[in-house]
Formats: sequence, C-alpha cells, structure tokens
Amino acid sequence: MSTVQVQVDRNSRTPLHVQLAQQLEAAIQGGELPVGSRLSNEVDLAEAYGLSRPTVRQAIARLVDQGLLVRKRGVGTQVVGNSGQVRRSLELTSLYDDLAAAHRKPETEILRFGISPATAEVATALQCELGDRVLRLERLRRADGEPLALMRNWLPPELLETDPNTLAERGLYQLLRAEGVRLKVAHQTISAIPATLEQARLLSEEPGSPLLATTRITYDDHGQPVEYGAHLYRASRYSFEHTLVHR
Amino acid sequence: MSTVQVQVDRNSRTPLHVQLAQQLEAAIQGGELPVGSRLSNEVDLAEAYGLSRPTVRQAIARLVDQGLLVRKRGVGTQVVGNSGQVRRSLELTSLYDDLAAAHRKPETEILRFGISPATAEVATALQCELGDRVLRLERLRRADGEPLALMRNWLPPELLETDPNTLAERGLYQLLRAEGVRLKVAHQTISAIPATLEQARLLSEEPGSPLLATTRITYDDHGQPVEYGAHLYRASRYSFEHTLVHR
DNA sequence: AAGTGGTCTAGACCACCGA
DNA sequence: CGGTGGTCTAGACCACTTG
Repeated sequence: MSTVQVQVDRNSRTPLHVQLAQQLEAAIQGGELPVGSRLSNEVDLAEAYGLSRPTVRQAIARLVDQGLLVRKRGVGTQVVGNSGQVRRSLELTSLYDDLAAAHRKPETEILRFGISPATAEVATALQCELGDRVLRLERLRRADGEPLALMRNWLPPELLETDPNTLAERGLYQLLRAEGVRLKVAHQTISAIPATLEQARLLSEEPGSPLLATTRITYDDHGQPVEYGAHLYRASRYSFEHTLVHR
Repeated sequence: MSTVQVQVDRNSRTPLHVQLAQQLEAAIQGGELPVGSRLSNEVDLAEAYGLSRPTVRQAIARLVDQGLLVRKRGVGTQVVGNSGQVRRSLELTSLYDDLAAAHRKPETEILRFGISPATAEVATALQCELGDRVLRLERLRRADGEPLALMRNWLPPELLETDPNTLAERGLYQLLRAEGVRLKVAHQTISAIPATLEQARLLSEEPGSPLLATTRITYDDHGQPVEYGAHLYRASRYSFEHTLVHR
C-alpha cells in the first residue's frame, strides 16, 4: 500500500494527469512499485498529490490501458507488469523510431521512390481513383547492419515533398509529422507469408522462410487516409509484442 | 454536423456512458453516421441527451479508442471507420468466441489434457516454481471443418476443474469466466515460424509453410497469472486485424 | 472573434469486496 | 460493516483551429 513520491508542476504545459502517469510509470520501472504491490486508494492519492480525484483516476486509467495496473472495485489498484520487460510495440509508431529508441542503429536503403498510378488495392486504401498519381516508395530497413524489413508504402503525392536522401536518414513518420501531418488512427493486419526469391535475397533469408507481413492504412486527424503500407519483416529477427486489456 | 437520436435508460444497470457509446456505434454501423460525418459539439450533445459533458466525453473516448472516431480541438469529432468492416481482433477474447460470433462453427479436438510439471518457460509465465504441477492442454481448433489453429495452454491446476468434454464444447475463456476467473490483462507476442512435420500434419499444411505463432500470458483482476498459451495459426487461413490509436 | 475539444475541480452517490 | 473503485454532475478556464 504505497503512495509514491510525486512532484507535479502546475506551470508545465504537459497536463497534470500525464505528469502523474509518467512518474508512476517511472516508479514501476524503477522498482519502487514492484509487481504485485498495491497503490493507495484514489482519494488518498488525490490528497497527497494535491490533485482532484478525477485527475488521479485519469492518470491511473492510462496505466491500466497500458497493462501496467489492474483496478478492482472494493479491493484496490495493483501493479501487474512493468514496461521495461514489456516492449510496447503495436502503437502508432514507426519502425525507425522504435529502433532508434532501442539504440539499434536503423539504416534505410531506398529501393524505389517515384510517382506511380494507383492499383486497385492502393486506390481503395487511400480513397482515391484507380490510376491516380500516388507516391510509391520501397525501402530496405536494416538494424545494426542486418536486414530487418522490406517496406513498401504509398502516399498521396502532395503530402511528402522531400528527396530520397532525407527519407533515408529519418523515417517516414518523422517526415510526415514535420510536414504537419498528424497521424491519429491506423487499421492494421498481421499475417505471415513465405519469402519469394527476390524478398529472400534482399532480406538475407532462405526462399520460402516465413515472413511477418503487415498492411496498414493510417489516417490523420481529419480522418483522411494519408499512408498505405505493406511491410515484410524477417520472422527470425522480429516479433510484435503488445498488451491486451479487457474492457 | 449531426445529433443522433439516442435514448438512455437511467434505471438500467449499464452505465450511461456505455449506453451512449453503444448507440453511437450502432449509428455508425447503421449508416446514420457515415464515414467523414461530424458529430455535434460535446456541450450540445450533453444537453440533447440530458447528460453531463464528462459523461458524453467518456462515451466518445471509448469510440476514439476503438478507432471509430477522431477528435480535434477547435474542429470537432469525425467518423473515420465503422466496426463492420474493421474486425476487432486483438482484444482480450478467445478464438472460440470470435469464431462463434462470426458464425464460423468452431470445433475443438482435445489432443492432450492432464497434469504436467512446469517447464522453465511455463514457470516463468505463471510465476510458479520449476516442476510445479500445472494443467497442460493441447487442442486443435477447426472452423467450418477446416483445421485453423493448434493451441497449447498451461494453467494453475486448481483454476479449471472440468472434464475435457466441456472444454471441447465451449472454449477455454468461457470456462474460466464460468469458474469466476475475471481475465483482465494479457501480454502477447506475435511471430511467425515454419511448420514442423507434426504441426503440418495436424493443420493440413505443407511442412515448412508459415504459421502465425502467438504466446500470451493472461492475468486476472488480482494481477495473478492464470493462463499461459502458445498458439499456432495457419497463416493461409488466419490473420490478425486491429486498430492503432495515437495518444 | 467564435467555436471546439482538453483539462481540472469538488463534490455526490452507488456497487462491490472482504473481514 | 468499512473501504474501495465506478459513475455522474455542474460548473470553470484554457488551448487550439478556423474564418
């Protein structure tokens, strides 16, 4: 039954409930709140931190959504995991940023970069007409020098006005955000397919070896589709990890 | 800019924000709120429905988390998808229930059912000692008569006191819930592996063909691990679909 | 400047849990 | 029974977007 030391800054631009959630997460990662330990009740926490109870609840709700905490009426709030061991993939992040955050030295080789007519699959995803001009790009992503993923993406051409070199150095999502595109929601599928000869060559795998395949349509905050991606990951070197929460 | 017709029942046991979310979701599925349409602002909605603004916000937040809506400050709330076309997998549900809900006629063949000593992998997952007695079960799941998945699960033996026949007819999560276990959080990984000879035979696949492999540790509302599962899905007949939301 | 969602408060009552 | 989280209210002020 613990009340972690927390210091919130009311003059900061980051919301109070975010500050609280971050500090509680840090306490869980840092071992101050070990797995199995119980938090004080919400009313006491609110008083201790000088916040209202709804604000405290909102912070706790974030951590529950992340799978770090479990709440039970009449009992309390307990720690069930720590985000150190649970890599949080399956968020709306780019592979480049994920690798960079893990200090895995991402590199990008541009295999293709140019305007193409939209295929039926792409036109459906981007809600444009068959044959419309779309930006098509194909990249090979390496981590620590080893091939990791083959990434094909299609975008409305006006969205990304940059040269391939910048793309090689940063990652697609970073560039899109820099252009003012705010990615909000994505619909993704995950499947597995055997590698073709060409794919195997690029990824240093045997032909027929299993690849993790994802397709993703990403929407901005206007609900407009801004990117369609079909990626292939070496199953021997990559897996998805995530948390499921019952609602 | 629409204010959907909604009728909430204040005497119902289901919370108001859930009722509102359900009816809004139904309106989206039913085409009353087509993709791209805008909801009225939160204050107007609250007044129209006779609810407070926080309650309305909570309902909208659920739908935003599901990827159905996008909110933007200064602009409004828009529909970006409908759960009809977006199958919501990757929730904390069982394959059996998912198939049953899709009218795909799930069948289960029990390949193994009994007590085993915990291996290192299982002991770590279930937070018990190496060699502890655990219930081990292995099932072949068919849908519409076709093999779909090979499912291996390990549980603390006291949790599930039933006979294999019930298990064949219902599905694991349904049985656990019936025993009073409330599943809350799970940590899952998704990868791909080539089928072994034995796996290929059971799943009617070619040896070496890609299988989607998941491992999952599920926790109850006390934060206790209650199930460890390692499942293999035929990649040719199964994929995961889900929604990612930027926070 | 007007309108929107984002945040925050200070209460209240309830449902559920465990001793 | 006391304690917990779950729900709900009626405000308030702010930050952001768009015209």
